[in-house]
Amino acid sequence: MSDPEQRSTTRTPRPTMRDVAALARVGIKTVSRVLNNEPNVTPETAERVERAAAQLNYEINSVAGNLRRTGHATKTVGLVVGHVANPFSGQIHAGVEDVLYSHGYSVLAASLDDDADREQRLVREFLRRRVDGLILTTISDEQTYLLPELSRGLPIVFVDREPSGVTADAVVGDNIGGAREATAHLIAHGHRRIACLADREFLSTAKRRVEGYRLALSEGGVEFDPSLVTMNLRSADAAQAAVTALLSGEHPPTAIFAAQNLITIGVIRALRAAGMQHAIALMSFDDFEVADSLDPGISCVTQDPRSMGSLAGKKLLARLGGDHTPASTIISPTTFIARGSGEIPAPL
Amino acid sequence: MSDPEQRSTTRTPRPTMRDVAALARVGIKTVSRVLNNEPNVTPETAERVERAAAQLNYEINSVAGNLRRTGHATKTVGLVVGHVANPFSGQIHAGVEDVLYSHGYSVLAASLDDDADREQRLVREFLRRRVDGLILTTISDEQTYLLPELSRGLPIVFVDREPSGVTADAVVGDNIGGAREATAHLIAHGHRRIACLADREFLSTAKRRVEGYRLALSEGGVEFDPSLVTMNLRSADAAQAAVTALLSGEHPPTAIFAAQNLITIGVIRALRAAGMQHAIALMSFDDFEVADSLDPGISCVTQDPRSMGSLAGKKLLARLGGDHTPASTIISPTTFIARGSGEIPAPL
DNA sequence: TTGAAAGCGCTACCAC
DNA sequence: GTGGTAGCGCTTTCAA
Repeated sequence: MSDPEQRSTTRTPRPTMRDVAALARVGIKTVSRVLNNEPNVTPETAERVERAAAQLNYEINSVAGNLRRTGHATKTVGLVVGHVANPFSGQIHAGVEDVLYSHGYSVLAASLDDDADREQRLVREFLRRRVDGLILTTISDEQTYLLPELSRGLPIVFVDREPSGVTADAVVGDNIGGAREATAHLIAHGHRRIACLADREFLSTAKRRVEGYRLALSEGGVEFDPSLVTMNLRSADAAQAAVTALLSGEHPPTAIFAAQNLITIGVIRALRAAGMQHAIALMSFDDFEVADSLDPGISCVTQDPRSMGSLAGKKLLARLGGDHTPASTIISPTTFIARGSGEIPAPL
Repeated sequence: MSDPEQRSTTRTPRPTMRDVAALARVGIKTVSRVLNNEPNVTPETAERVERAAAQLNYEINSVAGNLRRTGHATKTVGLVVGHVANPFSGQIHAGVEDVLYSHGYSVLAASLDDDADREQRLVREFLRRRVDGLILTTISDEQTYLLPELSRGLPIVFVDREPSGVTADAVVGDNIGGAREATAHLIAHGHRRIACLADREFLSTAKRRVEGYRLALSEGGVEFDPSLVTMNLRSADAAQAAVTALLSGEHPPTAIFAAQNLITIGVIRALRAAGMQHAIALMSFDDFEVADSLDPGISCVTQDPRSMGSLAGKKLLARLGGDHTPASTIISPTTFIARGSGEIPAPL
């Protein structure tokens, strides 16, 4: 028994305010006052209470406290992101945390994991835990199931993907503008056969990016060829296979617009496998680590997911603080970065 | 007012079991039974209750329920990771979620954000919320502040970095073994001047990796040269600067062991800037997306952070389930991957 | 300045 | 099968 203090295997009940009050020989309410920094306690009494609390290793129980506290606030926010393992989601999470943490909120985080049912299950679980607000990335095709909550006044901010069927605050990237800029850049380098690879078509982001792609085509006087658009790519592997197929087709594209970060990774692998990475131009929607160290460097339009997260967090804080202005959608701008892959000219 | 149902700006109080009971004209206890799927309710009564609950959009309040429920469990686990924006942390989070979610636990997630004070603040906040257990990545130099919790029987599992000053469960990568294997690989390719770049020296991971590096050197009959070891690199930028300095020194290394993923990224940038990426060998501790698409591909020993997260989650579940076996440290193995950068031979 | 009592929304227990 | 009552740990209210 080298470390007897720690050797306890059975669960010992945690001390309560009553225990602290008994030890300090004061009323429970006085303990509450001291530990919550409320006024009207003599320094001597406060001192006694502090000492008793320290001796018992007492930590206030905010769960019990919030039950009675005005408005029943739990100071907890529920966050649903695409997948915590995806750096894009991680950045959103980081942005949300940056803002909420300093205001005393904790965040319950969970992933959709590409599962539409899970979206509702997670929201439901959050509601049962009585979160004060929600920040949601969605995957189901409509969110009318949230109407009762919205009408009850629960603050909900959507992030990355706009909600469908409900009116609520949202923070999204400039999907149309970014895709348009990326595609126009390829057209400016002489390309006419530009493939567009995108995620599942029911995602508002994927839809908008294809929209931006088509907009740039028509503005650039390039005829739209549906055979160059592949949607519903859910992974890097799927994108890789799609590109490999395109390259072996009759009229392969001279440029590729990859409308999402995982898709870009699949495209890069396919191009390298075919030895075409210097022959076919590539623009990516979204950036990733070491995109600048590849050969060629990957040109992209990039969103700022961390900023999107903190904007969503700020909006939620405002709602929590009583902001009753109409719901709004904040469009977070994209940034254009040229690194080589997007500047490969079309063959003559 | 196109959508009057949703137009409410003032917060409406949520219905309680009492409301449901009144509407269904049953006792509150019966509502509890139905909503918790307890036996001894006639189908007709259950039906009435279900209907009333649906009509009021009632969701059970698990916060209030857990307060009275046996053991006061909150079915919540606190998770602290290095930084949610780091893919490595994201994978740990994903692994933890995989395991706990299916067992009815929600996870409160937060980042250390490279701030030692924050570690304790986060833990404290979690304790106030009465989490049932903790999964922690630490950054402070010792965790004795957790002794009272440990002795009280609160399950705590450390992940990625071993705790200091306390005995508790941990899941860590094979830092010594991986570093040793990476370094030995470089030695096998003829290298004698191998630089070692590592994170802050008070981190157990960084310490162990340098230990593995030195072990491989002595096993390979290579003399240790302290001038080749740079520690306390906190970012890709710092690593990049360190490599640039090494390269312009009198006796530049012929190979580099980068002991962490962000460091590897800095090394890659420095080598490319100097045009030396095909001249100097590089082994990375930890892998990253597109490491295979770089030129040369980046050889590495890689941990499996997602598996580490789920192992930690499983251990915690076991403890929560009453497992009272002595604390243990699980060492998650590393995998060696050759892609080119580690196979560059030493110059003659 | 202090504390006793009521009650937050629910579950445990026990009576009917 | 059903429901009243006590009480989880705290905050609110109000009296002392």
